[in-house]
Amino acid sequence: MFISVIPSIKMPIGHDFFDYKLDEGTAHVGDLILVPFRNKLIPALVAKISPRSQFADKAITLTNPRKILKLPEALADYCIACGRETFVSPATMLNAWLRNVPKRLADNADVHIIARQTRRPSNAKTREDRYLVNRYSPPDGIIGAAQDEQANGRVLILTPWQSRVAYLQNKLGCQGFDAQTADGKAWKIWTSFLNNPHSILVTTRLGAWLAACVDVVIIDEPENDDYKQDELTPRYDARRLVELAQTYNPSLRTINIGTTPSLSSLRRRGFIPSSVFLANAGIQYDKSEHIDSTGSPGLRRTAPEDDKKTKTDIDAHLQTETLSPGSRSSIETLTAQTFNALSKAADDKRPVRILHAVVGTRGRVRCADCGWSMNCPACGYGMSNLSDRALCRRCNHKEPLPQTCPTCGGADLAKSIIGAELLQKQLERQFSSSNIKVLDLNAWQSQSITPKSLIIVTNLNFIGGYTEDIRRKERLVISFRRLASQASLSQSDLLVQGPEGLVNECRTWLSDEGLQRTWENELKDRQAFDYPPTRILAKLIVSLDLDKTDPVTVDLQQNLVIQGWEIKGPYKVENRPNSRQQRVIYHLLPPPDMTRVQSVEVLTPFSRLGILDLDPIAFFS
DNA sequence: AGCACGCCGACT
DNA sequence: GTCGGCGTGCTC
Repeated sequence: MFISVIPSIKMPIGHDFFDYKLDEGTAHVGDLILVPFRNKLIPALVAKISPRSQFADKAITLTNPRKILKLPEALADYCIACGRETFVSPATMLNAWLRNVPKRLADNADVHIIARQTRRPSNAKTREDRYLVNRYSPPDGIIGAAQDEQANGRVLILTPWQSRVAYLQNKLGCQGFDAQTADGKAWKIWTSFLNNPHSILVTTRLGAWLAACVDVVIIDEPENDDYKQDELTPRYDARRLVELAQTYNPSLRTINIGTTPSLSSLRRRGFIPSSVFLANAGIQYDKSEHIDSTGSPGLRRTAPEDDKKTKTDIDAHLQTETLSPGSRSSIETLTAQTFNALSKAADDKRPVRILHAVVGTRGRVRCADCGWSMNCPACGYGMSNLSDRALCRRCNHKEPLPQTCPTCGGADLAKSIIGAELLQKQLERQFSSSNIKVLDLNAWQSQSITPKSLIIVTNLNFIGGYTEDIRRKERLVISFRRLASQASLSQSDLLVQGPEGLVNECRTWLSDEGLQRTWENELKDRQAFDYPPTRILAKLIVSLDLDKTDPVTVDLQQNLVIQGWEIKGPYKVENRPNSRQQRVIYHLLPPPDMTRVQSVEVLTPFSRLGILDLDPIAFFS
């Protein structure tokens, strides 16, 4: 008897299984066991059992292998599928999931997790989108949903932020883990979660694979870039892992809870561009819903009556202020009108929360006399001025703040937009006894808003985060709707400053019709540039100096273009640290009618050229 | 002979 | 991806 296992170890693509001969003891598909590998004993997932092996001559004989866990049988296939889509070996995928399995496992020997039968009630929907902005919206809608669903089995909550993990854990009194949790502790948390048939677990994207082992997944704020692992291999998107899990765990139920529906989900929700628009744009929504040729049942259109219930109007008390040179007040960045509103709120003893997306004391370190500004010695990006040091927001490099300008000797290096920290100090001076807090984008994430506050946004232009790429508008709309929903739920007033065009437009983003129009325009733009979600776009990242010979472009031209693919690039990645090698980006577009699965198949051989990414969020970096 | 270094292939 | 084997070449 031979067993084929996926070892939990980083392994280049192309090596799928390792075979062992089992002469004594038992093993089942889905078991996590210890196998000898090189000179070590490492965890491995049993993927196949067969009487013969093509590696029979090399196979090591196992007697009573140590069994660590009994996981669902489909987990091995799921692991292989996830590896295939992210262009890594199953072994690397498994290693990314399990991280460091504790060396000393509990003395009470094997933990047993039984692959379960379907528990989902036959009438329950496989997939549910809750983009309503009242009791269903996050974070409170998640708490209610999780408590309701617990009766149906194991509930996994995925959230993009660590601060939200802590919040939900606390509110629900359940376990949670994220990247900060020590490996051994995380192991204990998820194994004990899986051992309890009616339990709740909160985690970030790194726990998304557990979707293959649970009954219900609740996705918090599905429209958020933070679900995407974009820095290291494997490059995965937590939402895609859940989608894939549905194919291997058919009883899985997925609930999306957010404030803004995704661009690509318009049709599924009955929130659709007109047929005329569809014809003009040539967007095939029916097709794009069946992303996987295996036909995941969770992606079918929901019943029409559900569409009707979905309303996306946000009923916020919104006031806007155009930023113009003539409307300044004594507080930097606030217009006279805003200042008045703030003073009145302070008089009324209302809490004031100001979202100001500039970190530190000043946006940049910039000389008032000669205009010199400090750039990061590592990557060339402009450095933020924190009170005690300069920080590069791109590569995180830190430098001491210079006392004087290195070019002209000037002493005033503060000629730049005020930061949240300094703005807070200025306001404390004027409104000493008031409850006023200035928060940057990061701090905003972990704040809850006191009811009946005044929320001020200093510049709407900046709340979508720093990006120049095609998703800029989408991110801005999503952030704004999230903010407005927060204001609405807390019955707070929302005062938004910004450039004239933007503040006039933003009100329309809050209504069903306005959002639909905005998303239609957004889709038209994407269509014009062949960007997702109107086309599949794979990103290829290569270490390559364009000044030297470029074998990659030649390779792609000869072997991919010939198959009907379109190649864009190479685009040079700007602002890389000097110490790092140069990188270039290619955009690889399959023929329009090619499915995701077919694209993966064609692309796999090209993974030798660099890092392939099927769901890019940043397109040029 | 002993040791550092780098390349290359195997890992079951 | 990583480790170890082995060849090379330098030093004691």
